[in-house]
Formats: sequence, C-alpha cells, structure tokens
Amino acid sequence: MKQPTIVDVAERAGVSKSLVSLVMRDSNRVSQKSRSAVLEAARELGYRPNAAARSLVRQRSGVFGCIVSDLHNPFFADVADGIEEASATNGYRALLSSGFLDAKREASAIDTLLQLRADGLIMLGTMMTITRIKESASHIPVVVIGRKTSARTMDSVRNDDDAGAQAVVDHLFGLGHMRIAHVHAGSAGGARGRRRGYETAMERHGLGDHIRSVKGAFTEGGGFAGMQSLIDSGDLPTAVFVANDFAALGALDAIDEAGLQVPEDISVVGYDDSALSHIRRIALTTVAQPSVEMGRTAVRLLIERIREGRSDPRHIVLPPQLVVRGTSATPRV
Amino acid sequence: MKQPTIVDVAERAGVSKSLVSLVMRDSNRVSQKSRSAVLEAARELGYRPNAAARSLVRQRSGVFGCIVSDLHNPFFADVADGIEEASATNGYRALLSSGFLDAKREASAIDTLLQLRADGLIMLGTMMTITRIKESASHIPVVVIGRKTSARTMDSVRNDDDAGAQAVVDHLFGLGHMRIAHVHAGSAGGARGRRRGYETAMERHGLGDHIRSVKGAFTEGGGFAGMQSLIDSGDLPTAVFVANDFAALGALDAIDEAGLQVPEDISVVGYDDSALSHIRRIALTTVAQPSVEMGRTAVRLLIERIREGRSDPRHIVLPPQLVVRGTSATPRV
DNA sequence: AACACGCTGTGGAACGTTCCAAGCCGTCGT
DNA sequence: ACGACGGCTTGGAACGTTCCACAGCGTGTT
Repeated sequence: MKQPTIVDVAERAGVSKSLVSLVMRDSNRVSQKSRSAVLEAARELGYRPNAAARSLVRQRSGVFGCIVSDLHNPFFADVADGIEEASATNGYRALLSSGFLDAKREASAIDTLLQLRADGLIMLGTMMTITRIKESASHIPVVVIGRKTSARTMDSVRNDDDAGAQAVVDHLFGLGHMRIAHVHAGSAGGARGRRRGYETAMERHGLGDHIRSVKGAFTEGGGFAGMQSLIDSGDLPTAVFVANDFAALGALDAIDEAGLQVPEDISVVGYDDSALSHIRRIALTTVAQPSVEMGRTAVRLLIERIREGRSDPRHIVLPPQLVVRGTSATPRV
Repeated sequence: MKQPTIVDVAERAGVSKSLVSLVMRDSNRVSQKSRSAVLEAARELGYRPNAAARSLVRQRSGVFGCIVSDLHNPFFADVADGIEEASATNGYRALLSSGFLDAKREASAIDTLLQLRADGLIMLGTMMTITRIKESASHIPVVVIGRKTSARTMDSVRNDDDAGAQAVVDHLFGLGHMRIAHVHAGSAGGARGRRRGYETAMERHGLGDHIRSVKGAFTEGGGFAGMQSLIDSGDLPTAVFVANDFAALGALDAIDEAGLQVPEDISVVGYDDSALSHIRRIALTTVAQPSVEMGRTAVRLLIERIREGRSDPRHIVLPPQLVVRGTSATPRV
C-alpha cells in the first residue's frame, strides 16, 4: 500500500534511479529501450513522482497559490477560471484556498501556501491590508486582484472602480435620478474606489447634497442589511448603487420584502456582471469587469517575474463597462 | 531574498537545528530561554518551515485535496465551507482544485494532489467514473461526495437523491400536476438517482405514461437547453423537475424568454437549496441537502481512516428535505 | 560517594527527488 | 592502432526537514 519510489521503479526496470528520473522528465537523452522499460515498470507499480522531494531539490514547486476571499461570490469563480486556465497553459498548477472573508484566515492560508513553497501567490479579492500581504509574502511574487495599490514589491490587476462607479451614477443621473444612495463595502478590495467614484460623480452632477453612503459588504447579507437601513430610515432614495452584484441581490431581497417594486419604486445597480446578474428574473444593471481576463493577466504577471526576472512593479487597470439591464429606469415622478 | 532555512535560524539563535525544529513544533521539552531565542531569530529572519521537506520526512503533508467539479455551482461552495472548516479544526489544510466539469481535467487535478502527497482526497461532485477514481487514487483515503457508490476502498457521502426526487414528484402530484417532465444531468454525480426517483414516483402515482426525461446538465446552460427542448416540442408539461438549482435557473430563463409565467404556466422545481434558490426574486421550490454537514462528514471519514486506521468502507446517506417556495403551484385548469 | 533520573540539547541518518561530473562503449577519423 | 567523440548511463551529493539515540548536567536517593 505504500507509494513506490523512484528507486523501486529503477530496480524493477533494471536501471539506475537517475535514468528513471530522466525518463519521468521526458529527457531525450535516453534510449528507446530504456525508456519503455522504465515506463512499463512505473505503470505496473503505479508510480507517481513525489512532488515534495522534487520541489525540495528543484527549489520550485510548479504551483501557484490562489487565495479566494469568498468562494460564494460568482465573480471570483470567473476570475479563478482565468487563473487556472493560464496557469495550466504555462505548466503551472493553481491551488485554491478560501479566505472566508476574514483577514486572519486569509493570513493563515497565505502561510500554508508559503510553506508549500508555491512559486507565486494570487490574492483574489482580499480583506487583508496591502501592508500585511507584503509582510507575509516577501519571498515570492504576489499579484493582488481587485484592490488598488502602488506597492513596489507586488503587482496588481484591477478594473477602474472609480470610473465604473462614475458610469453608474452618470447612467442613473441620465435617467433622471437625483437621490442616489450607495451601499458600500467598507475597506474590502475595490470598495473604496467605487465609493470615491460615486461621490465624485455625484459632486460633478451637482448632487453633493444627496450623497448618502450606508454600510454594507460584498455579500448578500451585507447588501440586505445596507438596503434595510435605507428603507428603515423612512427616506427612500430613488436609486441605489450597491457595492457588487452579490450584495445587490441582498438589496433586491430587502426591497422585495418591503413590498417595493424595482425599478418602479427604486432602481438598483450592482457591480461585476457576474452570472447572477444575467439571470432574466434578476436582470441586474451592473458594471462588467473583464473577469477571466483579469485572472489570466495575474498569471502572466507572475510568470514575467519568475521567468523573465522582472522586478519593477506592474499595476494593471482594466476598463469597466456599464451593462444596462432591467433594474434601472426613470424614477417615478 | 532566498528563504531562510532551519539552519539559518539555528545559527542566529546559537542553538542546534534540532532544537529549532522542536520549538517550531511547539514541543514542551525546551527551556523558556531557548524557546524565546529561537522564536526571536525566526521572526527576524522571516523563517517559515518548508512544507516539502517536512512532508518528505514525516510521510504526511497535513493537506487534504479537494476537487470541486464546478466552482460556479453555489452548492459546492457550501460543501467546501464544511470541508475547510472541519479540516482546520482537525489540524489539516484543505486545498481546492477545480475540475471544470471535465473528467480529464479532474484526473489531472487528482494527479497533482497525489504528487503533492495529500493525506486524503475529497471528490466534490465528480464527472469521473468511480472506477477511474479508484484507479487513480489507490494509495490514499478518498471520499466521494454526491455520487452513489458501494466501492469497498472508498467512502462516500451523499443525500438520498432518489427519495428527494420522489418528494418533488409527490409534491407536484399533490398540487394536481400529472404532466411532470424532468431535465436530467446524464451520468454526473447524483443525476441518475434523481432520475430514478422521478421515474419511480411517477409510476407510483400511475403517471408512467407521462414520464418524460430530457437531457440537460448540472449547469445553467444545461437547464436552459433542456427546458428549451421541452418548449420547442410544442407539448409543454405543467411542471418540470430540473436536475439542480443551477440548472433550474437556466430553465427559468428559457421559460421567461418564451414569455411564459412561473408558476402559472409551469411549475419549476430544482435541487440543492443553494443560495440561489433563497433569493426572493427566484424563490425556487427545491430540495435541501445538508451541504455544510456533508462537507464536514467527508472530512470526518478521512480522519477516521487516517487516525483510527479504519479500513471498511462507509457510505453515508443523508436525508434530503423538500423546500416549497414560489415556483410551484396548482396547475392552471 | 555512587547512582539513577529528569530535563535540555545535540549530531547524524533518513525521506525521494534532481543535478552534476564522470564513466562506459562503440564508432570514426587519421 | 589510437585518440576523440557522442550517445547513454550511473553514483553520489545536495535540498530542508524530522526523528532517534544519546550526551551533559544538576538533583535527589540510597
């Protein structure tokens, strides 16, 4: 029942362990005869190289670690697709670990992946501060997705949250809304930029007095609570820009529960253009981020550092795009 | 920039590497003085034990590998929560890898995790056959979640899909439906049981002639296509039982697109009671599986094999529960 | 005074790979 | 006939841990 080692294979094939190693790594300096003998023996024994031993001597593991701040958020699933795909085409393996929307648990996940000597780390929507990430992972390339930073030791990929949020406000203003509220997500990745964009655009349209941000989160529950507090205030805005799609769903729930109609009584806009927003029954107006592309880009940045030895930081900002669906409309007069 | 090793720490602290090792593993046979000296040195150097070296000598990695067949399916996210939580409380780390709903990619993910010498493997909703899984992973404990098996070398956790499906049909029959169709998911995990339960219950109610199963999948697209084919047939059933919630969303989309009303024109029932079904705008009637509990149970099964050396198989079947929401109602007369 | 014991600490052998320098053979050119 | 060379193959030294047997030393027991 014990896993066979390279020596077992060598003995069975009647060659040295070095030769087995060469065959396993597809070297071309091996005779056809030895090659097939080794492969045969390996197959019979069910041999599988031990990645621990290999990574110990090679000083690289061939693994990229990815910490996903919330597995339930479908937007992250899209980005993860891009990450796994790009990793595979470059000969790497992506392993995911959930951060459970908690800075402590994220830190512990980083620790695990660092102990495993992952060759690179991707933080997908983190709750940790940039400083703490930098401290934790000073020895390997790190890419942060979805959080603004100008750190010199890390790279980042994000969309222009500020611009996206402004596009949302412009859209709502264009429909005739003035009392536009915002359910923000505190200091989670991207939340600040969206909030700033919201405020900037409100000012720009002369709606500075109507700026109204309430606390939410990047979760269904967060959106629900945020919307709830707007409803409870007795002073309902005519439109709400919610931190992301996932939270917007929660907001829709709160609105439905209060017996209000969307978009008749209130317009709702999310962020991410995740699979959720496509669903016709939801048809959420939102802002699209190039999710899969962001994942692929993150991997590319890691590879540049590893293979080409790049050491100057790259901070990539991709353009967002407003997607108008059914939850936004002209306000009732 | 190179990672410090245990020897670097030992030198800096003026002790032997063995002692550092003891401190890092929280041994109590170390004097207070040495302990703090070592911790201090480790902190200064940013030392982090090398998991590869450790797992090489300990012959165990402390890692559970989990292959998630589809990261986009929110049901799996719930189960994964249970897995990660239970792993952590038992001193293990769970690492996830996506299977991309593809048997080949699942096999390659298994390979990676096996090379990493994961101490246990959890297949979360697999596309591979049980036989192939058994072949691939004969050396370590494996738990399959959501697929029926009586394999003697593996454990499994699932809900009683047959019973769940029967409960759905009973519910619809009770509302007065007779022409109940089923959008199935082929041979994916759990799909067969649901189909069988559907057929059994139909027969039981004397509706054998109305049995009608169309091909779908455990995805939004699969549900959409399946529903589409029912609509295109021109012979619309009064109710549809869709393979899972995710696919049911797709079915709802197809129905909306055809300009039909749910539940007035057609009732729709899903399976999983995932977060999606809760959303008030969807309010999907569905069958709840104890998702988080299933994840925890899978970990428990692994631990039993590892720690207690259990070798007889356990196949755990948990009871499903019908959850009636808004997408099912009395058929129009 | 001799000895046993408990508490700390140590050196060296594993663990399963990869990598490197070197070795073995047969062939080819001179 | 001899050296050089090229194609294949090999043994041994890493890699960074853990584990084991053992050593030093102070204290308490006989």
